[in-house]
Amino acid sequence: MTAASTTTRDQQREETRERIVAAALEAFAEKGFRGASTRDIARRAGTNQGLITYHFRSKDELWRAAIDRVFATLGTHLLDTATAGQEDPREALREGIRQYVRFNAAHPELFRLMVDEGKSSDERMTWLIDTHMRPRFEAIERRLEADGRIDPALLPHAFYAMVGAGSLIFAVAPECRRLTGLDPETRSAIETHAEFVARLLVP
Amino acid sequence: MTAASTTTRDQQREETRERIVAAALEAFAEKGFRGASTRDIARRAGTNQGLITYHFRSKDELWRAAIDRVFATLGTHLLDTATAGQEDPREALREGIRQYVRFNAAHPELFRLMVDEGKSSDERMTWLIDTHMRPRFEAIERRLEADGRIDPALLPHAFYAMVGAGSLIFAVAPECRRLTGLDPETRSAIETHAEFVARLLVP
DNA sequence: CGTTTGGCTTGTCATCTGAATAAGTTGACG
DNA sequence: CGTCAACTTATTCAGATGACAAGCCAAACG
Repeated sequence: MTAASTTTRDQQREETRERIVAAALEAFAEKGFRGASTRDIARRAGTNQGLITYHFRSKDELWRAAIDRVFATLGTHLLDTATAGQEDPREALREGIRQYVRFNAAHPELFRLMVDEGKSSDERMTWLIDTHMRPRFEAIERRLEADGRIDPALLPHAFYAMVGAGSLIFAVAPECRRLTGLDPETRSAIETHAEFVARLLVP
Repeated sequence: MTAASTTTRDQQREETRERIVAAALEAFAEKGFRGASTRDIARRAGTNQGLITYHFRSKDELWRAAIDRVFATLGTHLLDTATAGQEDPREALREGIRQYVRFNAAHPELFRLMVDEGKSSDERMTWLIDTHMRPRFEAIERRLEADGRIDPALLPHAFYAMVGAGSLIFAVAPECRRLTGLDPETRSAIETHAEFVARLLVP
């Protein structure tokens, strides 16, 4: 069952944890925190439920690890592409939005988790905001205020408009397919949507 | 426990059903279909769980009744205000969007249910689309195609952008409050958001 | 005015579910 | 080669779940 003999213990450990976290992210996004069970997560990860409590003490801790992971992915995704030194600040802004949209196409989990947690203000929600969202939101705030291109009072509206417009179609992809006939997971659909939202917010 | 003596049986029956459906809508939006329990719904409605199986045969049927209700509300809400004969077609479109945003502020449940169901393509999802969403989507389609103001290929993108941009902030109101300090349930915030989204989509 | 009817309540089932432990197994590492 | 960490299997125990059955009580009706 274990990997090849060339695998060290530490490698194996990290590999397994990673596999579990990935499965957890999937399950949490699909069924919400309460709806997802550690048994199901273990099944998806190809192991057993006992191993989860071994690596992560509790379901809560596993959840936090999953969130950490998706935000780390978001961070690297945006960083990898933000360095394209664009002279036109508006076009740079657009490209940032396009990248954000592309990320949502590849990882619709983030949006689902946000909606799932955002409606009730329990401990998980406050942790999620204080740890991951506020830093990100304030970075956007600073960037836009420096340009002086937007009324600060409108910022929350712009932020949630962007997130909603840029994510929903991928989060409800099965619905979109059945309703409109368009498969939003297609490369061309992703690009069209990215361009659409970018032009919407930065005309 | 029962109402005043002036209440007829039929009145009482409808009143109770209505109360249960309202509670169900709330619970389903908050916890999703699986996460919401008929017991919890009964508690919210101020009755007992047995009554739910009496009025509605099953949890599924109750869910359908709840969806019917929220779409009926949406219908009357949009109808009540659509009759304002606007000469400028662009402004008429904007006003329609504003009304849609206002509806979402008053009834964030619709969006939450959509996200909850849209991610998995089970029987409930197909029913929801075929019964309620497609007619609405096609109505928008016809209206916009008549104007010739949008590339039909962009319609799905515009639709999901509008729904996402116009609903998310209200669906995750607690999160928005904590993250940005703005309470999206304020009358002024609702109006600001409505205007913002309307201008976004119809510049 | 009494009987019936139907909305409503209470109580119980049978099942399933969950997270968490505890005791065993295996293989890497010193 | 033995020890210890990674992993598995088995079990516990609490709580919730949807559905149902039997009975209650007031409105409806002749």
